Amino acid sequence: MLIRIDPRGSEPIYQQIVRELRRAIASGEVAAGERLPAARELARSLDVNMHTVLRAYTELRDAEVIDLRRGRGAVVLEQPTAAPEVGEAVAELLEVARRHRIPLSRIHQALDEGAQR
Amino acid sequence: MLIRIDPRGSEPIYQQIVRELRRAIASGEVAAGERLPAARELARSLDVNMHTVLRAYTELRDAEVIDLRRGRGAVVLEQPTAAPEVGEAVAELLEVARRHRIPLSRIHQALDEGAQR
DNA sequence: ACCTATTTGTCCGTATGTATG
DNA sequence: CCATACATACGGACAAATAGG
Repeated sequence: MLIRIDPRGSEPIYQQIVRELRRAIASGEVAAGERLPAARELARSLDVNMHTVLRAYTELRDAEVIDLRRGRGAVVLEQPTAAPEVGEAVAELLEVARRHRIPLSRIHQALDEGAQR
Repeated sequence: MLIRIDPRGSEPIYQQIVRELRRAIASGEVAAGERLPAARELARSLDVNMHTVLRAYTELRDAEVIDLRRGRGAVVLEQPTAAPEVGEAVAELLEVARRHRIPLSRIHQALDEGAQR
């Protein structure tokens, strides 16, 4: 698997790794069930520190993209395709906003603010 | 503000710090708007590394318990009281979107489409 | 049940960058 | 411009979970 980073870019290295791995997974370069390289190994091949890769891996675990465990490594999870949940959450938010008479523009704003954190 | 940790306990130090700070905030020892000690400072007083405290602070920020910014420090947030429903619906939608890895732009679009009906 | 290798988890220390006031 | 304080990255060390023999 090939991912590339730019150590001198303004984007933090660990975020670049997250982005690249997401891309590799989304594109099918790495299939569900496959294991990503060990953190130290990937770190060596990218010439960055182990902690930097581990931080990226931890983020991907939090986002439920990989299963990351001590002694086992990072295994790519099955990615859900259909998402009725999303439609439900949208409908719920719209309903709540309507009830409180909160303008849609304010909801968009709240989403962006929430997404930033 | 007084918090205590046990460096030899099985629970990771950074989690102990998170737990203790949550307790201190919940009990009112530290009020909303007040600033927590600087990471280095608290680290020194607990005799742990700065990173360990910073990791705890970062978790509290993710949990929206504090506002943590460089140059400013960690300020305890007002716990939302009014119309928590809206915030919850937003958080829920963001969570669902994150889980399904749907980009924020797509969520905005879905909101607009849903609002039209 | 035991031992060993692998791999992440946590913590320490240090250095440099960057936003805030 | 300057001091403060978090943000990122590096390197090293040891602990703990996992898997396999």
